[in-house]
Amino acid sequence: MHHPSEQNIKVSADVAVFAIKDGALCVLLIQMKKKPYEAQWAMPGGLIGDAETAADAAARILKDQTGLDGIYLEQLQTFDAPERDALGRVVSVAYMALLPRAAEDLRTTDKYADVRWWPVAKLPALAYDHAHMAATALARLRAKLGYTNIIANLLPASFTLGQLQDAYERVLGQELDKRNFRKKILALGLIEETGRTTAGAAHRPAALYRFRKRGLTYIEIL
Amino acid sequence: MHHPSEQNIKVSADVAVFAIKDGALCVLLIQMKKKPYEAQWAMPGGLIGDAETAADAAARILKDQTGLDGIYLEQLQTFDAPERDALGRVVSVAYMALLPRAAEDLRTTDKYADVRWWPVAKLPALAYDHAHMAATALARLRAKLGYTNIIANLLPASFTLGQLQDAYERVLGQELDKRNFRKKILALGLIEETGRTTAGAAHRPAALYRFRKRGLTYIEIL
DNA sequence: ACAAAAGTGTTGTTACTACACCCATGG
DNA sequence: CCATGGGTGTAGTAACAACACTTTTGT
Repeated sequence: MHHPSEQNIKVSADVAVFAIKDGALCVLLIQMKKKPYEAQWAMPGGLIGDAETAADAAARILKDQTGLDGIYLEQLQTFDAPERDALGRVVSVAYMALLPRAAEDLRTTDKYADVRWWPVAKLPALAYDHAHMAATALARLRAKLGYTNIIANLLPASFTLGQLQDAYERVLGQELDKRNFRKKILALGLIEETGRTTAGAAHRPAALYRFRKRGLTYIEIL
Repeated sequence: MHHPSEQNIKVSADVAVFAIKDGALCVLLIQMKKKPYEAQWAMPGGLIGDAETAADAAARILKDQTGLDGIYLEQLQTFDAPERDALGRVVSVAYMALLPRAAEDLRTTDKYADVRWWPVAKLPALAYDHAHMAATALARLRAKLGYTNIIANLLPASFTLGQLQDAYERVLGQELDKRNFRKKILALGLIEETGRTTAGAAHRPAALYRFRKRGLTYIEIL
């Protein structure tokens, strides 16, 4: 079936990067310089190399355009509306990336005007079909909280139950009952105590936990 | 980001078509003629046109290669391993299609040797990465049974509860308790009685039901 | 009469929700 | 001593799993 023929379509990868920053779930956006998208915000993205997987391209592009490296990536969906890019037909394989903390040491190249974290509740107008992409990514992330340990990728290696609950609440956008949350999350057996506790804060120290497996694990959660 | 550059990648659409036939969940495969995939089986697929969405391409290709028309399609995932096609770099946007009955009037073009339904439990060796695609499609279909009314697309407009249960069992590959199944499915409110019943079979007539909405509806099911 | 699928309830168990107070620490 | 987040149990309710017999039709 896939035989050579004339086809004039480019393939790109775009990445929706999420992290929790200042008590809000945020997405990382870059501000563009070139026409026709001058001054507009977009998710990091670019063309895939001929010998490179789309996931490798996403990681490379992310490194180039934002300085981020070695983070969790998963394929989201492919966006292929013929008019989605004003400069020509580009089919984009979208990825979702999760970061354990909102990095502050962002840097971009001089091809872009700025890089910044934006709370998902208050996104600016986005270039291309990136508003649609961001909405899809957020919906996927929320859904996956319900049946995987994906939230591990939004947390540091060890964390308190309070931080874990907070991460769930920030992503879901709703508050959870503390006692029920702890019962359920511990009953799942996805996390275990490290044996260590926090110290130095003006309140009772908290037990630190870690995920037994950090890789994506499918379980019935919330 | 998406600026012109030299990129030599083709974009195709491949379709995993499912139907229930002879009491088994089946996939539709075509047998290839040309090298290097001579005599191997594959899912229908082909290059996307420059001004066509991937979904439109999938529908067009399905019509051409199998004669099927007007069926349910949803995007599955994009497969992009650089070596997945021996003839060059092809990124494939995979779709899942569901058919209310296993059509018998299949026809293909003279570019292919044969078209046939294959039970998912006994697939032949597949060309490209289509074995991986088929497994992904099946996993997605099974998962979506659990939170959508997607099974409506595997059934005719009106059906008995027995047929509905049978469809679930064939897709999931496991038997369900009749009384619990009926209780649950009726409690969901996705289906309603048509008022008509079956007749002519050597057993008690069954009430016929229909889906209230045939479009994809998200609900907590099984 | 028999074969074949349709139809129908109850009980025990498990999971979920709602809800309020004391504890340990730093400042 | 006060502010802050950490930590804990129970009771009522709803959902789930297991399970067997009667009904209606065609042959």
